Amino acid sequence: MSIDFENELNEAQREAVTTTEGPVLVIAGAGSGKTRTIVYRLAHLVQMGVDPSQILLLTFTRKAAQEMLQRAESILGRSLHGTSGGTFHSFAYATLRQNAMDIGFDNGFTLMDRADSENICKEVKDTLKLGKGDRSYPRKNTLLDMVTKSRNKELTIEAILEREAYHLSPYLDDFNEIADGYRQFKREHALVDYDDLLFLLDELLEKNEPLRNQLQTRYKYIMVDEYQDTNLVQARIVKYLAGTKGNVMAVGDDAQSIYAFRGANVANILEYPKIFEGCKVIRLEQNYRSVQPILDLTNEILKGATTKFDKNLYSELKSDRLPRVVYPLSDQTQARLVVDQILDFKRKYMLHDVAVLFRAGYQSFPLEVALTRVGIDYQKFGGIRFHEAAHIKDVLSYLRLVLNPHDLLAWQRAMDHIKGVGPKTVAKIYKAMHTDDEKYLAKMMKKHDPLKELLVELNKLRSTPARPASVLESVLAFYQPILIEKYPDDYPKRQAGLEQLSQIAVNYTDMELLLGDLSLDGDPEEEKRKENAVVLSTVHSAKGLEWSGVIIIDLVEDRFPSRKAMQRAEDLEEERRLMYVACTRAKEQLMLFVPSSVFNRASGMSEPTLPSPFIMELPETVYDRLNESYGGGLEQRRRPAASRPSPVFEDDPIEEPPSNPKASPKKLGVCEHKIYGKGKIIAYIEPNKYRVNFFGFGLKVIIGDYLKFL
DNA sequence: TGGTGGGTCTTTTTT
DNA sequence: AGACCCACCA
Repeated sequence: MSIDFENELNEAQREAVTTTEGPVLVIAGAGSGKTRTIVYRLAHLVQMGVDPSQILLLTFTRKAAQEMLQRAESILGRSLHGTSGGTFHSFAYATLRQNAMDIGFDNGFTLMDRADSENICKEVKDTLKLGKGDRSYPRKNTLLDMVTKSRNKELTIEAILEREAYHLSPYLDDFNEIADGYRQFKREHALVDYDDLLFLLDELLEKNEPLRNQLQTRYKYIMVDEYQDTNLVQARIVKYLAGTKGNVMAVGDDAQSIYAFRGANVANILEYPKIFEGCKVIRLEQNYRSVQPILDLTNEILKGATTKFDKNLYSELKSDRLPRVVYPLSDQTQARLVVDQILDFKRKYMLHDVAVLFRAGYQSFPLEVALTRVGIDYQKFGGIRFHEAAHIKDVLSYLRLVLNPHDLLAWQRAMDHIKGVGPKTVAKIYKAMHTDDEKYLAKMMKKHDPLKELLVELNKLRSTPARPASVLESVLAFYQPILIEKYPDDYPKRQAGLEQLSQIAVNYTDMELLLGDLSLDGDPEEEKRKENAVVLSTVHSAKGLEWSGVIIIDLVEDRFPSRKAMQRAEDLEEERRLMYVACTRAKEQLMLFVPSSVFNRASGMSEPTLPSPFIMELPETVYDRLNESYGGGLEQRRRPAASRPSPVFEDDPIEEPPSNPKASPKKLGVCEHKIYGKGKIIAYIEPNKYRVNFFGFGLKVIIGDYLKFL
């Protein structure tokens, strides 16, 4: 069968597909057929006679890789079995496992997940007796954040603190000590974290020339998707794999870079042509996804970016309908209105062709409750992952112990349910096991029956090697009473999760691989899109996907953009790109929800909000505005009336931020805000925010750009 | 000495 | 809802 490249691809796409020799960089705007291009290129290579096993496809999620391979298979009508595809991390994991000796892990290693890493940081902190009694001492989450940021950006912790967490600088010495202790702990326990996967592979490729040559020979054709979200070490890995003149194609969009927080470096994409000599650069600019009114809005979002992107997407898809901005009275009524909207979409689209997007995982909770109440099925991406659920981790800890009795973290988890045994006792038991202190162990087993049962069970499992699925079956039977005891309220739901785990395990013959895959890619079963279930997703997890109807919720200051991102201009820029990614997911209908108040857990009250700056700055011509009336319905906004319920609604879109953003920031005094009117500046907050006491509105923190200084 | 339970604060994004 | 601290109890 021959592929009709003439009709299936436009000229730029065709060029990207047929240029198979030498380095290629494809700059692909949102919805410009990037995936299509990769898929056809895969097919084209195989049709040319390339052996599928000579192709390496690196993507951002394993799901993306599988989808592309499947599509290429259906075009070709033959199997692409043997093609290597997946994330950098999973590729690294597989390669390292085959060469564990070379990187100093003679007995293999265990891959940790985020929670494991955080717990080690905390443990190290406690061992070093740091931060005792300091209530505002950085949380373990923050500790690990600094450690991995420093690694991913390849900067010292000092530089990280200086650049993006100035308020934490008093803890610099502590962070350095903790980072050292963390590294040591990992080495001593043969543990590897996500970052290590990349750095160890980098090291391996650098030092082991035969292996490097072997991989270069094997992977004749390399494709890397989402290149704007790679970091420095990933770029080095690509370079090692490709050699300087390899056939390597990178695809990306600088306007869609949303992983800088994780060390992603847009410079990678810009420098790419310099690193790979003779690189051909191809731009895909026509959008095939969205109707023009949606693109009019997304182009406006990019206009506000300080780093201008050379992008102005156009589409031939017409529509009379403008995107809509809806102002519900609260996040509670927002949930109700979104449900109504989903029901409306349902008359036109399949539910899996409709998505609700949000900035952070917790923001969908009220909506999940509302959907459950009316009986609409949903599938959620982002937020807590399958393997992070407490009951799954419990069960996995037993599996880990079968494999590796030195896994202290797993021991802590496995003994958690034993009453009367806490962290200290676990440490003692652990030590006793490793010094063969049988007497102490016997004593403890006598004292704590469940401990004895646990050790007996583990011994039994270790002495009879079996497939992962059958080991898991025994473990689940053992865990059953513990599950009910630990989670009396919702154990049936968790039970279902455990059964799902059994389903996954059936496909594995190697326990270590099962555990690694779970940490790296979550639940492979869950990655299939459920029929007729509306999709709820964080914007990050929505990357690369598209739906006919897209709803974005919680478009208010402190949520989208995130509160944490309001302090630094660069972070706010990334939020803007995130907003761009979110809106460009929509094919036909885009709805933006801006609740006037949201529930604040800290205060236990509903608090008024400010609309997201990304909404405020949109010209009124690109959207229709709807307000929720007190009766609960939606009404198209008329000219601003005198009897508006809340002044928050009175705004006209705020025009471009004043062109003098650098105006001496330290100045205090009186200022004016479009919505809140005049106020007194109480304090300046680095680098561009002010605490202002508004007459009649009280204290607010506002970005300098939205204030007029009087 | 170490475990447990209650009270209090704080939530980004992901491999 | 979770994480963390502190005070009380075995």
